[in-house]
Amino acid sequence: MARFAGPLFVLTVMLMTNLRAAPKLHDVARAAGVSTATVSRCLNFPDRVSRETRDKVMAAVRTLGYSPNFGARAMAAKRTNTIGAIIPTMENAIFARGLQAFQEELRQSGYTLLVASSSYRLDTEEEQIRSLVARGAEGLLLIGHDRDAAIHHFLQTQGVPAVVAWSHDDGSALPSVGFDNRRSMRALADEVVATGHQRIAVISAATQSNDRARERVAGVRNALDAAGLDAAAMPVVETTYSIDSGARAFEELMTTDPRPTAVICGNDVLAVGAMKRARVMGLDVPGDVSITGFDDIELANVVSPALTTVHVPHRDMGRKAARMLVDMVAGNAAGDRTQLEARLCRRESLAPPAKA
Amino acid sequence: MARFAGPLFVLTVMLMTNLRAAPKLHDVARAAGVSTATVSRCLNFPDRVSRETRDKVMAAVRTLGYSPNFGARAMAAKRTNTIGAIIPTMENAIFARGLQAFQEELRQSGYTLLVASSSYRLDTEEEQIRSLVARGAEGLLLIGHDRDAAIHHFLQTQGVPAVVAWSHDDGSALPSVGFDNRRSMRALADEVVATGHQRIAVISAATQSNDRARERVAGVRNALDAAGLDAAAMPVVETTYSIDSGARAFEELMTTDPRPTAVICGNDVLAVGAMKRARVMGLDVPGDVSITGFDDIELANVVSPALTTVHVPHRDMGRKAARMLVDMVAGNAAGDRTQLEARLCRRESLAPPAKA
DNA sequence: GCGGAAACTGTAAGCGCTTACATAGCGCTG
DNA sequence: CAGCGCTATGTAAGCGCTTACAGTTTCCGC
Repeated sequence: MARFAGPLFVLTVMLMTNLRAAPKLHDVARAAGVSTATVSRCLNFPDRVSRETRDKVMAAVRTLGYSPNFGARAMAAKRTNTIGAIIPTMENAIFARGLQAFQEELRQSGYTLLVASSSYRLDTEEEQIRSLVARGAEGLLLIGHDRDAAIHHFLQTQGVPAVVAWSHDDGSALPSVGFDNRRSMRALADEVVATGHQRIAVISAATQSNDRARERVAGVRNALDAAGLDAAAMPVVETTYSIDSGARAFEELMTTDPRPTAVICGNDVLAVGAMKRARVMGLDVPGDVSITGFDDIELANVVSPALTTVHVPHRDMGRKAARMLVDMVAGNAAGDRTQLEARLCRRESLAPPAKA
Repeated sequence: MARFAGPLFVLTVMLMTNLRAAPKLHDVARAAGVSTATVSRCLNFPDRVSRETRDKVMAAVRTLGYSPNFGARAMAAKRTNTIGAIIPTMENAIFARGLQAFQEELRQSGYTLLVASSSYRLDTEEEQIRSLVARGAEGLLLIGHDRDAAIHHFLQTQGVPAVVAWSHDDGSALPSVGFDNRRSMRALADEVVATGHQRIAVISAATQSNDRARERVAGVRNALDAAGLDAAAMPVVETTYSIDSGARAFEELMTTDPRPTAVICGNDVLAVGAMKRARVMGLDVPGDVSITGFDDIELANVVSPALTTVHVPHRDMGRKAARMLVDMVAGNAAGDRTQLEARLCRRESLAPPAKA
């Protein structure tokens, strides 16, 4: 038997090869009777190849089921046409609309989007930044300004430009496309005050390492200050990002005495949670208590009563961020700080307080 | 001047290099005074290297801000530890929870998840499949069974296993972790009928290339048949996946005469749209008309009245799919067809019809 | 019919990593 | 103290692509 070992082994290997190995550029080239360079050109610059060869090659590609290897391609071409984005969460639709617009705009410019989420954690965000860069992201979309300075250094040595969205801060290290969270919330709070409320409470997302949440709370405080109310005494509950959390926080606030006549929530998700719990507690909104949100996601218009909130120009923000990032990647721009306007959306959930 | 051109040029290049070029493994090796092999081992198998060298290398990695190139790594190691998933949409949170569980489970096994969305389009899905495979996905999570057979061939030649979720079909080409959409909807419809409804209408997502939507409609028909009602005469409106679409479809259905006493929606998003429009039209739910959904996403419990729907075990599905896929990628399993149970969630939006 | 540009195609050198294999240095055993 | 088996490192061969450059045809105009 020994003398057959060689040939048999070869046969086995071939069989396995046939079954498993994915076709390479080389295989296509052989099948089409051309060089790998020609196949590559066929795929990347079809018009630099004669019609005849192109047809042969494309046919081979199809019959073999060839699919180019992104890693190898990126390595050889030193280009990936990929942009990365890291958002805090995919659960609530807050970022979905903006990201959708971002992606559409990128696609127009020939870029593919890679998305990752950080679960609102700075360390996870850093991990994801590294991962996206390793995977070839040529530019990055980040949310908010709070992050370790070392990251800027990293991005710089890697030569990867980044832009921040959903926040605006003139002194930020990175270029941004956002709106003034504090001023926008201030406008809402002004309105609440103007409607007659004096006992105002806030439900906020965690303010640690979240400048948007922080600024929004500050906006409310500014409004109270301006109205001569005691901002320092204003009850603020910080909680995680979910409807249930909003509900719990609301109940906590409403069991204090005297209880607030208006609850300003840091975002629509928390506000909806608050409304849900209000119903359970038998409190009428806005009769017994007014509730407001922020973001103006679809949810805000679905609940009843419809939520008074602040409309964030998600789509516009996404589109503009994409354009800026593409320019930066191309080396055509340094990136600047664009400010958009978020506008008040007065709806049913805000009304004057009951005459006590 | 001419004689300085050479040196000056070199200097310029060096400056640019310092500013732009990201550090490579080679640079780390040089900085640490070891070979690239050692650096690589340090990063991948720290315990195969002496404590002393490891410290030197890690220090160099940190000071240089080194980040390994995923493509090169994948190429050399022939491993990516990456799994891909393609879901129809990221907008509505239907897939979010399941995907979250999927990802958590993958992470446990050392895999990274790459997500793409197809916008409910078969051609886009195919494009995304190719893209994820090119990017190194070693396994794929797909939603539903409807797709071109050529894709199975492609996946096979690429040696990439796939599992389908959110659907169950004994005869499917791919292994799956899902539930019986028809049977689950049938149970809901049975309940609607048992509650006394006879004029029933359906709002469905587009059934073309969406087996889940198709099966759900079929489930309603089955229920009507079984109850001796005329399933063929049942009004069915197909529409796109959004709250607004649901609203429009609802209005369309409610302007027919005689109008339905119950509207069964293919998913919660459409149902919420219907409820929203009912309110606008001055119709009481469930007094004037009952409305039901499917999926039991958070939204279902937020609207008022709370939505009667079918609870889909998203998390369980995601987790099981991940485990199956990991086994398949490791070559430990061929993948089978797991069926989970979706269970009826009776809430406020379903009640007996008004006595006509 | 000839020179040369234009139009294709091929050759081969990497891109940044991992890893099989070779090598070196060490402490042991017998 | 020869010789063994360790462990820690280095050497170098690719992984699958792109692209600069060189080579080959073809097609003009004159």
